[in-house]
Amino acid sequence: MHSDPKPKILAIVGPTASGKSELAVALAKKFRGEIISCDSRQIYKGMDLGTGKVPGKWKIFGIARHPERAKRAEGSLKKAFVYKSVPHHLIDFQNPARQYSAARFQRDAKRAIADILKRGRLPILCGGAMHWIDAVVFGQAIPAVKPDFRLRAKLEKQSADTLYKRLSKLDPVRAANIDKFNKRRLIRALEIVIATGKPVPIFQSSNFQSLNYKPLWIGITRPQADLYKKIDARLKQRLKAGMLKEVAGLRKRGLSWKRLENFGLEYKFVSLYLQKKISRGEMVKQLSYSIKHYSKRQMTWWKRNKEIIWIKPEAKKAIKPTKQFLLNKG
RNA sequence: GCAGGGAUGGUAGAGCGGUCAAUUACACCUGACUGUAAAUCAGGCGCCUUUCGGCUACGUAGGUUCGAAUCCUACUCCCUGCA
Repeated sequence: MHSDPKPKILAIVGPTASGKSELAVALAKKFRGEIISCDSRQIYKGMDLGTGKVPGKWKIFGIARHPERAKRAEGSLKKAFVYKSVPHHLIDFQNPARQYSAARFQRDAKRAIADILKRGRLPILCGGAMHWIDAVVFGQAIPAVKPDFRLRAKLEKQSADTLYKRLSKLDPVRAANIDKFNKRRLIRALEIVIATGKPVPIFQSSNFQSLNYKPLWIGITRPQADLYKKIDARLKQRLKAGMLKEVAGLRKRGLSWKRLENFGLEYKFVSLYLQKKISRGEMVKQLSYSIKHYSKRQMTWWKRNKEIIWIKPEAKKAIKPTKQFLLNKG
């Protein structure tokens, strides 16, 4: 049977502070698109400054402006986070106290894409969460085993070596490929094996083929020295804009220091400072380092993806390839 | 000026006669990534060499010793106490 051509989507990637959000908005306006934020921290309500969240507002938009029809229109969003009159999905919707995951994002994003397509608009994925974007675009199956926090706590107490030996016995195939020093991975692998009684399912190693979509990958590059300068400037500006207050506020609303520290970057080091575990100078220094490290990890990840068209930050550089991509039959 | 203490690789900081090209941390470089992903984790990191190995190094200059980052002398600079 002949299947419909895969729907086209845009995926905009690039290291932190490279200017993804602005590019996405520009392209959305030009090509009637809607943005799906792929950012593992911008999903949370109340985490704004530290995540560089666009200053949007929740609004009724599109078809939903007519409440009667909106109710009837199956699957259509009633409202979205709107910035510069472009709807942004999967942003600012989750309680930061609650656990979210790549798997949930994969589901939510697929739904959002379907919804956008239904309205005849172009889905534009945009964000820095490498693993999350890939999970959506490539559609690889994430083993459907929910986290078992009690088991994890128990395994956490064991050494990586012990965990690795156990995994080798239960699932030699997975053990052969896993990073044997990485407890987090070892624990998850064991979690899957213990829950299902079967080895961790193998997926075909990343061949960068999308299962469900036809993506155009656009990556933003800029010289590392420029990027680093921008990172430091942005950090300074965030601190000035009230970063400490934001974190203190989250703490006051009941988030544990541990949770905050686990968010990383701004949330981690500001938390350490607020607890007086490090000095202010130390905080700024550590932050500068770790944001840069993060940007490098992102680049390492995307280097593997040869589909990405790398462009300079100016939006107009992205217009031509996008136009071509959309015109192409296929 | 006198009395002490110190000078080690990009930085902090161990080592105090051989097993030291030098513990460790940070920075830096490269990489991994199967429901925590801004998380988690690995390798490299004086110079030359694919390996074996060689060369130059622990403030400077000498010395002691089979052998010195480690001991001695002088010098230079730095810190502390007394003046």
